[in-house]
Amino acid sequence: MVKKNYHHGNLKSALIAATIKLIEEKGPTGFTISEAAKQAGVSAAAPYRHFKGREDLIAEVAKQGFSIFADLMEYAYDKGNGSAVASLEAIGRAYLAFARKNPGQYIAMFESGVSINADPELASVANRAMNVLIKAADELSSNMPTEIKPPSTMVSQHIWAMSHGIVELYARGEPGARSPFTPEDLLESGLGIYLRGLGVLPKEN
Amino acid sequence: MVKKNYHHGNLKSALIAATIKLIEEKGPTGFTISEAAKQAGVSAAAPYRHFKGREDLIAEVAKQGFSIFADLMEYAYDKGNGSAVASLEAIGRAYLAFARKNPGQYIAMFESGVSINADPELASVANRAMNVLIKAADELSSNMPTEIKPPSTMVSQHIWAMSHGIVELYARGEPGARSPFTPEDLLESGLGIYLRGLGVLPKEN
DNA sequence: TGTACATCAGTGAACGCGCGTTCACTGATGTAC
DNA sequence: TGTACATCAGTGAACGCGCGTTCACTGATGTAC
Repeated sequence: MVKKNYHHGNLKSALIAATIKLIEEKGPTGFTISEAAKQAGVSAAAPYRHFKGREDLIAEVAKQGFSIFADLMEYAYDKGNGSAVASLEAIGRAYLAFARKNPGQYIAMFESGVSINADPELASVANRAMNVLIKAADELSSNMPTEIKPPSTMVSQHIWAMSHGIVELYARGEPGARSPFTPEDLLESGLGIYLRGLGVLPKEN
Repeated sequence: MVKKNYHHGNLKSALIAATIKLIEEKGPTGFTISEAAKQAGVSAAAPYRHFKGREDLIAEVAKQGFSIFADLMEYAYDKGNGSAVASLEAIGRAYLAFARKNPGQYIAMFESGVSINADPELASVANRAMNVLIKAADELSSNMPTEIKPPSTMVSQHIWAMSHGIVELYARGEPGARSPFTPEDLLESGLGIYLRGLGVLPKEN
């Protein structure tokens, strides 16, 4: 609220914060740059000092989101303490927690149609997150009976898909209206069944 | 292309078709009613004879989409010929095929933020689709060792989530850029592992 | 410490544009007799 | 079969509005000396 200054001071982050909020409310194509400027308490022309246009703004939100996200994934991975299964479960929880706490970033990252490979910096930070999951899936292989060992990229994509699907279908929209189970329950149980199918979890569990 | 008529004849369906196309291109919040009208070859005021506004248009697309979708699901279910596992696999394939062939409807149904429960007709047709999956999951239970039998709504949500996640993450965007596996492969393998985890599929398969 | 100046980060006015929505209207169609 | 009329489904002009984007500008800040 230091409004009186001619120089905003940190307009760039203020614009990003406004964009996150607007994406949550109106979707990645439903807001205007002018709106973001207004929310940051600045003239409509000001954003152009920092961003080329809306695409650019969204890409920045996604980049920042992926960076936080990758940190969380790595942190969760470490919580597994050498157990790949424990790591995966922690990663799953972290995934849901991130999506719940940062819907704006999540949308920018996964639902905005932003081209991740267009910006090398963005691609790199997105890969950092993905690689945590691949690493965990890789380690799973060592526990796994070889006759049914699928490629670890495939395993990581199965898990990612289920997590993402749960976020989209059951962690959004009218609260509670959609499912008798919490997203957390759904992911934990689904992941458990899947891991059992891989043969890395015993039957009774 | 019967443009010269003062009366369009089937403006409503022409507008729906235009909307589907526009949603594919610009997302559910990225197009305007005027654009849809223009594509249908009609003045900007004409759509108001048939729809209240954009929300209404999208809801209609979703409704139509769910109807086709539910038919496909039921048809796929029947292909299982009494085997729940076979039904589920056919349903999975049908799911991906629908999402691929009808991206506009799919987006309207699952990604537009349209409130499914607001319109009873829409809610009913959406439930029809959902129920096919629940029925199949239910039948799975009979094959299942009771000590690890999860509720069938939960099973159906796991499967739905994985399918939806695969569509969103791997069946869209830059073609082929994202995964070495086809969406179909991913879903088939993922579903297989999951069903093995449920104990309804033998280990070697 | 003071001053002159370059640079930075905003302003605000202007432009052309397309949108949403309303409204009186009108051309086409269907139907009662 | 013909005609009169009601209804339907579009038109096009109008409105106020907010957007994106450019531009010359200006106030604040940082720094060399």
